Amino acid sequence: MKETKIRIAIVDDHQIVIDGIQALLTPYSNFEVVVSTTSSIQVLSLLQHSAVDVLLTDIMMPEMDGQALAKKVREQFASIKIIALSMSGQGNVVSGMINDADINGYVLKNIGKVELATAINKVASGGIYFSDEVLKELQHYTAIKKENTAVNITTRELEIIQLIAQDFSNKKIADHLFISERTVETHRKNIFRKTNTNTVIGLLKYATDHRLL
Amino acid sequence: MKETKIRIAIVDDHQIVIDGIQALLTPYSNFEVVVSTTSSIQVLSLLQHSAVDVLLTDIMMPEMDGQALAKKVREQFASIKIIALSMSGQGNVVSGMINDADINGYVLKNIGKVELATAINKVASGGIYFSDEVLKELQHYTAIKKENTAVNITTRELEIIQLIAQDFSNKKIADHLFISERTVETHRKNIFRKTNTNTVIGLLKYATDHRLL
DNA sequence: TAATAAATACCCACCAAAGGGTATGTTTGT
DNA sequence: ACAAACATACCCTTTGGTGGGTATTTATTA
Repeated sequence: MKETKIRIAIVDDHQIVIDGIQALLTPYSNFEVVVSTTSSIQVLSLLQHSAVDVLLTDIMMPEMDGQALAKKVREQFASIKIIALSMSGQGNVVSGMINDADINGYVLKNIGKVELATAINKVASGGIYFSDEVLKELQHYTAIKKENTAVNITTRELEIIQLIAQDFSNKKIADHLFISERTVETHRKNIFRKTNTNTVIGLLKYATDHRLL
Repeated sequence: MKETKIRIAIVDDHQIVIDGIQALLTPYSNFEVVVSTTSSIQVLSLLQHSAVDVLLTDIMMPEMDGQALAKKVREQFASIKIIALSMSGQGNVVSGMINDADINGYVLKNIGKVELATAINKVASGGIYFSDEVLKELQHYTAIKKENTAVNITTRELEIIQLIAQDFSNKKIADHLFISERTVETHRKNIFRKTNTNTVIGLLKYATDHRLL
């Protein structure tokens, strides 16, 4: 344990969760919660007035989501480590947080106090921490993404898939994209071939499974 | 305020939430949390050893969901008032909790301490408490249910809708239900007429909107 | 008992979509 | 300069679904 306390900021639109985290961290004398708020837009100004080592932030928040907040914090306060604290841990979200917002950790809210403390300590000392479930989901997601690039659906095809999903007929799609109905049929054929489906519903299932919608 | 304290039990699979609620309630001297656990199956035995006035329970829990738990508590401990404490407050869940499990209150986890205290006090004194968002969702849900009964989809038709949604062709549906393909076509026509749709995807949209799947 | 709703089943006509081709202009990377 | 990928567009055939009927049996309910 270090001598200096790790200064923590907490953002979560649910006051209950904030209080919960604080209660969880109370037994640990090397942690100090210096900022806590339910407003994701307010946190940026609060960080300007308090020195913070680690920011714990929720993902789904009304005013500004966790990813946007994390990016802004990254830009304005480069030294602050960020841990996402979410209910779900959906692959695309996790991926976005890591690749786009460059966070240092990601844990789920069903976390225990020991794991949370471990995560904070690890991140504060320059490391990273991702809980098992999050890593698992992330692997699943990247596997899907990999499969997507292998299948290689073109942008035009993706466009048409999305229109099919919106109940557009071939005629309507043709009109909407200013192309021939024949061309739409060709795209449709290629889509069915690539996705190994042969009905709209089958295609929709594929598209949702592969996060194409 | 009463002289005797209101004894509270908390069940939530997330320890953070339990700690959060406890932290929220600490300032109120007339509340006393006597039971708290992350295990929904364990709570029943815990209630046998402690006298409890109000049970705060989560809905989505791994071992036993909130509705099943509430029903069991209702049966075995008739005097305990139950407040559901959920993240979502989806119409069907709320409806089930009220009609099937006969709970006394339903609040969302973004509740503030004041509202939570109000809810507990009200329920403990024999009243009911449902937060605005929950009531709103419930109204929306009952409106949909009402519309459903007006449209009057028969059980057979519902069955066929669900098979259509699973990408069954008319032929497959016919085989699966041991009826003629002609009959399936008839049902399909009636379904399209009643739901005012004319494509599978349109039907699927209707079905999801009206909670038929 | 008469009326109504539900499930069953058939007829016919029509069309949108599936599945099989081939072909061409354009862009991209080598 | 050339291959590969992409988007474009047409041909043809076949199949499945849509939309319009009518009709019978069974169960429910007034």
